[in-house]
Amino acid sequence: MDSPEITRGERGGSQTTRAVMQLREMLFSGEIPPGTRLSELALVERLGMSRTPVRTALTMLAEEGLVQAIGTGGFSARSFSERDVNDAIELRGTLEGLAARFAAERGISTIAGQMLGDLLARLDEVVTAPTLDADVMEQYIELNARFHREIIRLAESRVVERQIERVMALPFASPSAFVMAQSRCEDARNVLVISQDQHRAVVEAIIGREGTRAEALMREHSRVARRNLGQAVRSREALEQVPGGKLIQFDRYGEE
Amino acid sequence: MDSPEITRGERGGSQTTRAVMQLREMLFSGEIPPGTRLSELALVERLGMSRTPVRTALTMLAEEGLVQAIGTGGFSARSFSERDVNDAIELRGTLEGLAARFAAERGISTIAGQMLGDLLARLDEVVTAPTLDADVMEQYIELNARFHREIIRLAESRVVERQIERVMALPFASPSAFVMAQSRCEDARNVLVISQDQHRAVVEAIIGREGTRAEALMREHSRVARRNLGQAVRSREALEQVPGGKLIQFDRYGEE
DNA sequence: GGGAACTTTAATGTATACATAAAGGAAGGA
DNA sequence: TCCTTCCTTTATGTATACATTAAAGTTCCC
Repeated sequence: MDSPEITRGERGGSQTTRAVMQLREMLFSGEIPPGTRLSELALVERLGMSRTPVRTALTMLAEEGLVQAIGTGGFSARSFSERDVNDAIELRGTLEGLAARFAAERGISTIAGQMLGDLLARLDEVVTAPTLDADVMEQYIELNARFHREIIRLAESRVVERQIERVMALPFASPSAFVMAQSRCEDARNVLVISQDQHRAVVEAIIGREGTRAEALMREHSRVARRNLGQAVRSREALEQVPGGKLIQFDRYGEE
Repeated sequence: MDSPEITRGERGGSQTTRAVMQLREMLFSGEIPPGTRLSELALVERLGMSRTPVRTALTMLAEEGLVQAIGTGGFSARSFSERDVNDAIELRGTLEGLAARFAAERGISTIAGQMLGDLLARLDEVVTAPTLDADVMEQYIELNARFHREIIRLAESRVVERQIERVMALPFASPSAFVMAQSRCEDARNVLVISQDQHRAVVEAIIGREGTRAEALMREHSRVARRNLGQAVRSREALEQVPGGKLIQFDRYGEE
């Protein structure tokens, strides 16, 4: 139990790995539209491999929630409603909030505190950049993702970590999923400033061992991701900027 | 998206279904001890089927978190520490808390409220039974599980529902996992009384649309499951009463 | 004696063939 | 014309064979 969590699909350059990655990409890009049935034989042709790794990949993607097993056999590509997106983000925030509370309750080392401080400083540089061009936003996304990963790691809970990974298999649930879409809004800078303030406050709460505060802040932080979500989901142009945007069918709002 | 979630292993009487169920049982019973490597060929002999469904089953059980893929190939049976158990229960409480909040915020129908009321009445009967014998406890477990399922359903969130299912794939994380073990403690009746009081309060909060209250209560409710967890985990006799008890290695406490 | 390199064996990944089940179409009857 | 039943086709589940890789064992050199 000492090596990082490894999934089957992550081992080397195997056919199964290829299948998982390519199918993911096809789902995310809309090449496989939400709701469509996935025919093994068609995928075999498309991916240029035998049925076995394709089947394994489909089984794994089903567990990721990107495809769904059909009762009579086979799989179909899942679609997600605006509510699903909202709930997934709320769910991630809830789990990351739990992680932040654990980190605060369990305490972190001085070194970890310094590492977080460094991260915050780098995020500060990005957030205060003169213009928020694509390069700056990419840097923000990278650092933001790293910040989130570190918080989760500092919770020192395999169970929680694993659970968060599962939520994040849905790309629109990731911490930076809407950053690019938001960067087009006129309050883009404000959103980054607020987010960064929350980052800073979370770290302060963790170091200060204020579990409840850390959790509440981390949860609220995930909600920043949802600013302008409504208009982002309904704008085709903005939706192009959202990872996994093609999985979302906004006319399925509220439908269960 | 109108049928209940179906996993590959749940389709009919297939070999894969058999393999998943039998492997689960072997893991839960300790027939496959935690940490041991799972050899495909040995399992093929043991389960009396070809490698294909065995491999599929292992892939699925890996996603359930019961087995772990090894980087160089194959799988091993996972072991869980006392911290894992604690964290899994806390995690379930957190997610059920979120579900309860959703239910409260989104509102439930009059019929659903009555259904919950009926459930509470039946739970009352069980909790006030003259003696807490095995039959009574089984009834409690059944009704308790049903109560939890209904709360989750009333959240009307596929994403959250799915996530909770994933947590509950670890049997010791289920709402009634420690009920039988607790029934041997001298405060068994008190635990049931407190739990039922919380059930009632959660329903009240949901109907009253008090999201924060519902969430907090539901989270605290999961903690009742942890009463006497320490001694339950360390007592071999009590651990026999815990679903998935064999997965737990209490001498791995805190080890990451 | 210990470590490195090589060889052999065993296990896992993949491809393919066979078996089974589901879906679709056609024909017949009401 | 519509519904039911039957047959055919197609897709998926499973078994088996082949290919590749990892692990174990042996030999040689320092």
